[in-house]
Parts: sequence; structure tokens; C-alpha cells
Amino acid sequence: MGRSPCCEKAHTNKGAWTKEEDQRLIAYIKAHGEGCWRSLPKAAGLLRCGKSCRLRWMNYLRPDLKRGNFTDEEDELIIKLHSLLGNKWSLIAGQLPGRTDNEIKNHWNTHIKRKLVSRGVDPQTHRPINGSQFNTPKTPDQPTSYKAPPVLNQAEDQHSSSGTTSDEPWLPDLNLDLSISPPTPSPKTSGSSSEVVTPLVGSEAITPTSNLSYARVICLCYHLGFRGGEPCSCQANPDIQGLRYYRPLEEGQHL
DNA sequence: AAAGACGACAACCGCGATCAG
DNA sequence: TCTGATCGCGGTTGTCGTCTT
Repeated sequence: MGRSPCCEKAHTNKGAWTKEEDQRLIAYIKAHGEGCWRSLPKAAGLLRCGKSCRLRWMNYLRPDLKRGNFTDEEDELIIKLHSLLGNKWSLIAGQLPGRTDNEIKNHWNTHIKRKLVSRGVDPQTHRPINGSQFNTPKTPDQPTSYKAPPVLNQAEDQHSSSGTTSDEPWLPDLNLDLSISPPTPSPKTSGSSSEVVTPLVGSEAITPTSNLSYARVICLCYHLGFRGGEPCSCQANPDIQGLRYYRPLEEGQHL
């Protein structure tokens, strides 16, 4: 019953990957695609756990990775996305072609957190740090467009458009439509979930533009666990301004 | 020049969701 | 339907290079 174990831990290497291991992994995936990670190490002649191979490939060896320093533009996008999504690094990575969730997570922890603190912004809540001397004036690297978001408290404030009292839309230039369309028989290419995921707006794909120009409606269905194939009304109400997000109804809860 | 502190990032660990038998 | 493996994710740790004293 069930599947066989994913790997024999007793005979697997750990720690840093060698060049030879990298070459083996690259060569194998080039020849056979990403397929089944469990069987990959053996087939590729690697003494590694499949999980480790997947991680190495996703975070380091994939040819479409950008690598190198993050641009200020990328930083700002990450900050905005994080304020909306929280620590959903894979979702954030989906909006940054060539960047991995792990890379973004590390960059957040090492650079951006500090950057926000220097701006007087709490990295977790994205709100001004209370009583902070940083609230004014602006620091040189604080763009005038940056605005602390409304608190997206999933537990208490499910329909936050009513909770956000300001008439001025928060992050007016960001359109992050993460709604998911009904499952389509899209061919499972050799890629994986870490591939660059282009969010869809209706049937239209959007990608972050260089000037970070986005529309207003933001659907967080996916992030908040909206599942079950129910259509998101975001698409039906393009005029809605502000944030829309959903969460699954709890037992006994009704709309 | 040496030692310790710090920063950056690769890799591991554990968990939840999903899938396969 | 149940059980257990796999996958993918987020948090954390380990290691190495650089900086400071």
C-alpha cells in the first residue's frame, strides 16, 4: 500500500553541492526533464535525496534564473507584494521572473527588512512604527509613492474594503490579481510550480511592468485559501476599488 | 596579521496538501 | 476510504566571505 520511500537517507549526501553533482543534475534534467524527483537521483547517478535535487535545481541551477543583485524596482515590488501576501514567498516569486522564493526570502530577511525599518515601517505589518522618529521626514530611499497599507487581518476583517476608510486607494499603482482560473488541462510541462507564473486577469496575462503600473482590483482568493472552483466575483466587478479577498467559510458559516 | 562579528545565501527541516496504491 | 509517499512551501540553520577592531 502506498508508495515506496522517497530516498534512503543512510546513503545520501548532504551539504553543499559539488560541481560534478550540479553537472549530473543539469545533464539529467536537460535530457529527461524534471519529471519525478523521487526517482531522479538514482537515475542521474546522484547520492542525493530527491527533495535536495529539486531544491538545488529550483533555486540555483535553472537556466531561467536571473541571479545578481535585486534592483530598487524589484525591492519595491517585493515590499508591495509582501504587504499584500505576507510571507507567501512562492507567490511573490511568481511575480518576479527569474527570482526564486528562497532568494526573495533571503533578500527580504537580509536587506528589505532593514530598509523598511530605516523608513520607519514595520516589516511585518507594513505600518509606521509607533512613535517612530522615522515617520517624517522621508529618507532618501523612501519613494513618495509608498504608503502604509491597511491591516489585512484575515481573522477579524474579512471584507476589508469596508475596513479601509481612506478614499485614496492604498498602493494605487499595484494590480495584483492572483485569482485562479478553473483548472484547465494545461500540459504539465517539464516545468514546475516554481516556474515563472504569470497571473491571469480574465483570459489576459499580466506581468509586472517596468514602471510598476497596475490597476486597482486585487484578489487574494488564492492566498487566503479560496478553493473549490467557485468563481471569484472580482472578474465580474471590474469597477470595484480596493482589496477583495476571500477565505473559505468555516463550518456552519454562511454568507 | 589575527580574531571575532557580521552579512549573505545555500541548504536542511518539518509541516500541510495532495496524490497514488 | 484509508494509509503512506511525494511535493512544495516557509522557517531555520550552517557555512563561507567580508568587515571591523
